[in-house]
Parts: sequence; structure tokens; C-alpha cells
Amino acid sequence: MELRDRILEAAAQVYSETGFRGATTRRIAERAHVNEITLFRHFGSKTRLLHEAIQCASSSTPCILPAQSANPRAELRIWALANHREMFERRFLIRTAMGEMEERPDIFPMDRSQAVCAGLELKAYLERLQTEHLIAAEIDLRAATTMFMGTLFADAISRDILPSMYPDPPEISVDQYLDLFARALALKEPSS
Amino acid sequence: MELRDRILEAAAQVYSETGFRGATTRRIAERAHVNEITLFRHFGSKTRLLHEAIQCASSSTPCILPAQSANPRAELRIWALANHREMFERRFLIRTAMGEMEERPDIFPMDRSQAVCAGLELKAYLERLQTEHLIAAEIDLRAATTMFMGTLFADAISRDILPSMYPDPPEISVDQYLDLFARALALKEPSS
DNA sequence: AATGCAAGCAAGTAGCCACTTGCTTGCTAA
DNA sequence: TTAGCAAGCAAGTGGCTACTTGCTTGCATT
Repeated sequence: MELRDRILEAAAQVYSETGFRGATTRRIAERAHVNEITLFRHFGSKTRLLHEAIQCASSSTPCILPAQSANPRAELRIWALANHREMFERRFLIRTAMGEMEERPDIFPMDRSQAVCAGLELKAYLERLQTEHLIAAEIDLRAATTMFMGTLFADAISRDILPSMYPDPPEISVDQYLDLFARALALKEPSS
Repeated sequence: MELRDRILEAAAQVYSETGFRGATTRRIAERAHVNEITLFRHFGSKTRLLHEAIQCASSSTPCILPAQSANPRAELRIWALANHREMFERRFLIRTAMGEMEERPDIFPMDRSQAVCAGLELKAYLERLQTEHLIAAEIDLRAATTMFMGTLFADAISRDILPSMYPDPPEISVDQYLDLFARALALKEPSS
């Protein structure tokens, strides 16, 4: 089904740009090069179409941190870059959905969002490192996780809006964040 | 002029809740307990009204870090809490305005926003500490500033949406962030 | 060749939108 | 007492909205 996917993609795009109210069926149909009526025949209503489109557009295959950590710093770097990239690519959708969270809390499943799942995974990974004494025992890993995820999240959704605050490309910024993060955690490399 | 301020406040509220398109003149008038026509007589058009309302609602008196730092940790704590509080109280406006940044970039002056100004001030403060050798010389203060502001910002605009990620009250969370931040900077207290 | 289905087109419905006009009410200052 | 002004009220305008109906076109299968 090529047409159905084209509609869903167009709907997600238009929603990301203009929000629920701005995403008129006419605009979506134009973007998908499809007759407006086709939308209703396929999805019944604008609400159902947008729900499905957003669900599709926000689903992703998470980047997984390894269970056995050989090189924490390098592993964290790959993971952080992948997660930053995911969020950055979806920044329009994330910003719009967050702005409409009060009015339409159900349209974007925030509880199982990229950021939350990634945060849980990072925390589990850091806890493993802590039991291996590669991270100082007195560190509060929940706060550390929240801090690092918050840094990545803020970067991903703000860097195109505030270029003066984010002059470096993501690869360099993420490296800098990791430098500071490793210092905060007193992160050691495994001695194996 | 009590009436004018009442209209501006109502407009900012309705905008924060429903965005530009959702902030209809009828809803604003109802919220302000004012006839719809009064809006047009005072502000000419919906666009001009919302512009002025958002400008008013986003203006604030910044909390200033001292030029002479006696107790950096305590000073940073007060400053971070004040800034977090400012952003948290405006979270609805910030989220809505960010979501509409693509469509209406001029409605919210992001360049001179709370977060950006605060970031510049924090950086200047940290640079002073670095020249006094209270912060390790090899630290990249721009990255550190971006990281800390990103943490505060993400906390302020996400904590009501993701309660599972932010179980502690702001006072405790900010303390934890500062613990980690001080470790990352290798922050020393002045010896005097 | 006949059938059925997916999609397009034209037209229309009821409702909300920003904004306007004409007129009335009530307060305040000369 | 009068003049002027700020605000309310009633009604309406043209435009956009989601969504519907009736009909036609074109392609694929039988």
C-alpha cells in the first residue's frame, strides 16, 4: 500500500509544522497529492488519521547499550549520538506535541517516548558500571541520568532555534557533554 | 488601566493553553469577562493582541549572580532555583511557543529569552571562577554552561508531563544537579 | 466482455473564524 | 446639564473548517 503510507507521512509532516488545528484535511491531502475525500475513506476522520500518523512517526528502534561494557566511554558516545540524532530528526514533532500536551495529552504517548525509554536504559547501564566499581559509589545515578538525558533533549530540540547557543555540530557537543559527564561520575575505564 | 491588563493576561493564558489558532477572540473575551469587540477596539487585531500579551507574559526580572563570589555553591543554588522556578512557571507558554516556532518565529523573542540570558550570565560567572583557579583550567565552560542550562530547562518544561522521571521536588533535584555539576567542574570553595 | 473496487470530481452542509457596522448605555468632566 | 468617551449589544460578512452525497473514471480480476 503505497498510498496509505504517503497519506500518513504527509499528515505527520503537516501536523509537525502546524499542530492539530493547523493540520487541515485540505493541507494534508495536498501534501500527499491525494483527493481530500480519500483521507476520510481511509481513516474515517481527521482525528483518527492524525493519531495513526503520529503513532507511526514516533515509533523507532531504540539503540541499545551493551550488557557487558568493554569501553564505557566509547559505548556511551555511540549511544548518545544515536539518541540525539533520533530526537533531533523528530524535533518538529516533539515540539509541536509538547506544546499541545495540555489540550491533547493522548495524541503523543509520552510515557513510552524515546527519551523516557532511553533514560531507563542509560540508568540500568550506569548501575552496572557502578556495581563494577567503575563509577563512584556515592553518585546518585537517577539524578545523573536525568541530567544527561535533559542535556541531550534540550540540545536536540533547541539547537536549530538557538544557533548561538549551539555553535558546534552534535558530534563535538556530545563529546563535550560526555567529558563533563565522565568527570561528574568519576568514570573509570575497565582494567581487564 | 485594569481592563487592558485583564485582557492581556487572559490572552496570554488562552494562548498558552491552545496556541495561536486555538486562541480565538471569543475565548479570550470570555476569559477576560469582556465583550469580544473590546479586544478589537483596544488592540486592532488578534495578532497584535497576542503579540503584546506574549511579550508581557515573557518579560521577567533576571536573578543575578554576584560579581564577587564568596560561596559559589550556595550562590549557584539560589540562582539555579530562581531560574528553574521562572521557567517552570512559564512552562505552558514556553512549550506552546516552541511548538509554533516554525510557523511564527517572531511571536516569542527566543534570542533574548530567559534561558539564553541566564546561560550567558552563568558562563561569565564560571569564567570568573576559572580565573580564580576555583575551576579546573581544562574545562570547556561553554559546554558546561549549555549542559547545566539544558538540564534545568528540560526539568522545568518536562517535570509535569513526566512525573515518573522527576519524582523529587525542584529543590532536591537542583541540589543533585549541582552536586554533579560541581564534580564535573572540579569546583573548589574559595580559601579566604 | 463483465464485475467490482479504489480513487477522483463537483457540490453542498452546518459551524466556527476574525472582523465590521450601527446603535445604546453609563460614567465623568466641564 | 451637557458633551464626550469607553464599553456593551445585535446582527452580519466572507472565508475556512470537517465531513457528506451522488456520480464518474480507470484498472484488475474473472
